[in-house]
Amino acid sequence: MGEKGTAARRLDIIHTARDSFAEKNYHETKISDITKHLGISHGTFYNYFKNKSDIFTHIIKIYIKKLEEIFLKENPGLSNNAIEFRNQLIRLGNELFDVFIEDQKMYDILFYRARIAGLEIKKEVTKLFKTADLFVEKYLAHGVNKKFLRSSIDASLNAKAIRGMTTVALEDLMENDAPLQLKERWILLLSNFIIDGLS
Amino acid sequence: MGEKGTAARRLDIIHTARDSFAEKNYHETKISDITKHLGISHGTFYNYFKNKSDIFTHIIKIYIKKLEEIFLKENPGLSNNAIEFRNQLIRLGNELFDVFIEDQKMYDILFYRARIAGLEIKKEVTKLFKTADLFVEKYLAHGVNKKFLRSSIDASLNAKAIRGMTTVALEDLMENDAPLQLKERWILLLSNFIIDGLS
Amino acid sequence: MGEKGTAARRLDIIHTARDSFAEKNYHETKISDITKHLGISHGTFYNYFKNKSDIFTHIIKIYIKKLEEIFLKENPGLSNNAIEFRNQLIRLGNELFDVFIEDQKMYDILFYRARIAGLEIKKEVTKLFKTADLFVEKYLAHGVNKKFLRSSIDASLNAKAIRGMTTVALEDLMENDAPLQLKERWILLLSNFIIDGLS
Amino acid sequence: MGEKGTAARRLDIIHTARDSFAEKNYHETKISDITKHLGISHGTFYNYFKNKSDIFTHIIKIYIKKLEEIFLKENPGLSNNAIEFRNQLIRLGNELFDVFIEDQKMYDILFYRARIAGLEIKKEVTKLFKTADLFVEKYLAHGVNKKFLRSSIDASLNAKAIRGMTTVALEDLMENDAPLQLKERWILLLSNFIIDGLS
DNA sequence: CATGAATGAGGTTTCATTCAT
DNA sequence: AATGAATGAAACCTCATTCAT
Repeated sequence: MGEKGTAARRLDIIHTARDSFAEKNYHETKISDITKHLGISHGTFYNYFKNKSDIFTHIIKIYIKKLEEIFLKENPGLSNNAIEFRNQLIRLGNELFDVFIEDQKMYDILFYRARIAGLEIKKEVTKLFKTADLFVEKYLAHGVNKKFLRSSIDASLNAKAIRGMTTVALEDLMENDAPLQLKERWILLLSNFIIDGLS
Repeated sequence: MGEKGTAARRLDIIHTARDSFAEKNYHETKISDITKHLGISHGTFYNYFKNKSDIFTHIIKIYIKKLEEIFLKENPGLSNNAIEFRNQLIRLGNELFDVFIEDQKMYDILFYRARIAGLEIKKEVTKLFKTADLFVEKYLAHGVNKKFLRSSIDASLNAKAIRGMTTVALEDLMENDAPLQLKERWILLLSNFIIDGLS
Repeated sequence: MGEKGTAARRLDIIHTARDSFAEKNYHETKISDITKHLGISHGTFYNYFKNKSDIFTHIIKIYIKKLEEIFLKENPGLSNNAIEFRNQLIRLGNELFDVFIEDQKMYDILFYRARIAGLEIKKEVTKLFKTADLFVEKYLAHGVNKKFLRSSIDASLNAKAIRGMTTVALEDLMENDAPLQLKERWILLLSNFIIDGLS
Repeated sequence: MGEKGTAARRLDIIHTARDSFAEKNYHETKISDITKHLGISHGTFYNYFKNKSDIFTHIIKIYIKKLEEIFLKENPGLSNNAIEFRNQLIRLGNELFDVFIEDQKMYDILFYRARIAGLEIKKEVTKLFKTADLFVEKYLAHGVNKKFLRSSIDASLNAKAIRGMTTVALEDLMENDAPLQLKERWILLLSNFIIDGLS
């Protein structure tokens, strides 16, 4: 290569593609959009990725992994009372929202663009949401167990409802110029909603 | 035409297009998918719609209007206490969910396919969600006013949160084979969540 | 269509493609070679054939069928002595050679271009040659049976050898400007060779 | 280079290219097929050959030379009677078939792949066949001269016919797992066919 | 109104070849 | 000599749209 090294060029391509996919959608994103923006020939793109579908899949898989890592890191059985539970929710919310704030394109790609992809990637994204739902469900079950959540709650549906609120929160953060302050409000709201609504 | 009259044929085209858009996405839906399914020629399509974008926009606008009518019909200032409020929520939830259950394609088109469309249509859908948020916000403000909702709530964010839960509820209903029973569970959950969480 | 009718246009495309394939090979034949020659747009080509492979396969299948019909029409068990046998060989040779003389591109396509095609078509052509070998073998076996051919002959190899001579005969005819006279010489030679060599 | 010396590397490239051309055809053979198989870079290939066409031509010319040497080595005027003639045919057949059995790729490349090459190489291969025909013709003429072959034979066409049989024999040998035994049968058949058919 | 043949802009992808290191 | 990143010509193919009948 010379100037930049091939790993750096690969990253350049990924970032440019990510931006375009976030903004425009798979079909509207042309290979030439990416290469023109980087000032390289379209042939070069194909030295780094097999085809358009390849880079799209690649980007989405990175995002999926990022989120799954958050879920794996946390332990749903950690808190012993409502106060500890709330603290855990706050920590979790911060982690999750920070990932999206850090890479603002992630939301669009994961929530909109991915739904359109080929079956294989669509399934993986659907699986991600199911994983998230189950993850929340475990928290609720633990809270019921420890008696700081009502035993009568519909855990499965509530988990989904919480995912729905979180999704909208993310959407709201993404549209906002000062997401950090808004984040606090949302985390407060979500933890209140969950604890007051379900205890 | 002959047999059916041109209004009926226009409807045929709309319905076929709707089914295809719901299932496949704007770009994956070919004009020939529609015309082949109806047994008519390409050319005929263009006697009824200016182009592909035209019919897509048309379908989405129908849906937007349908939902806006629900919002307009209800009066946020009607209930005087928590019990009446809950009944109103239940009635509203039923109306909203029924529209989607009746036309199962509506969810996919409005929540996924529309997001991808050209800027103009994207804006209209975004506006629809803002309208929904405002609509909910009015309910909450009224509840605060009548003192059956806490005065400290963050009405704007809560409205969005409620929209998020509702979206997930719809998603869940659409995936389910017996949506009517599930609907009851969701309406119960949503009204509980709102009233317990916010009062 | 208008001027020519769609069947005629389809034929035009087939003939032009055939000429190009005969002269140039599958990969060297560009769709634009065909369409430019016909003065139509390349899009039009795709209204008549699915893709390049499609028309190539189509042409070869026509040829295969043509030859198989010749084999089916003749009855290897018809002749009772060497004279009748020779007459049958002459008739058969005439039929076969005439088909190739009539459509001079057939030889190149079947003997050279087809060998390069995808596996499926390659197999069909190989099968055609095996069919031809078996066909000749039956004639030889019948001759042995009727005792106007030696019983010691290696029927399987001889059948192939005869096919080899015939192939070269065709090659020779194709290169020649006055194939009809040359045809007589070849038929004489082949029938002599077979009867004198094997009786 | 180091280890092997550049002449050896050149040979490596030729052999790999030969294998690929035999199996796959000119256009299906990518430069990267060759270099990947050898574990060298693209660029290296171009240190040894001008371009893809160059190495293809080179390989075919080697083969052409090999065959022409066989023809030059033999003397058509050597045999004085049918028995000596037959022995000569047997010797010749063995030599020819052995060359092809030894390098099984030769048949495919010379009989199929070469026909597709650019005009120049096509002409050389055609010339080779003409040389072979002439070579056989001389044998036949000598046999007529010496009176152990009929004087009425059509020497030119018969030479071609013999080439046709030989080609099919080669094809048969190449497809067979035990070519050495099959070779005997073919040599027997060919010499019988020629001597019985033409004397 | 209906038809459907024709069009061609526009995109994706391949791969031989170059050249600076 | 060897490397391999970069190039870009060149091909394939799709499909919305037009328009003459």
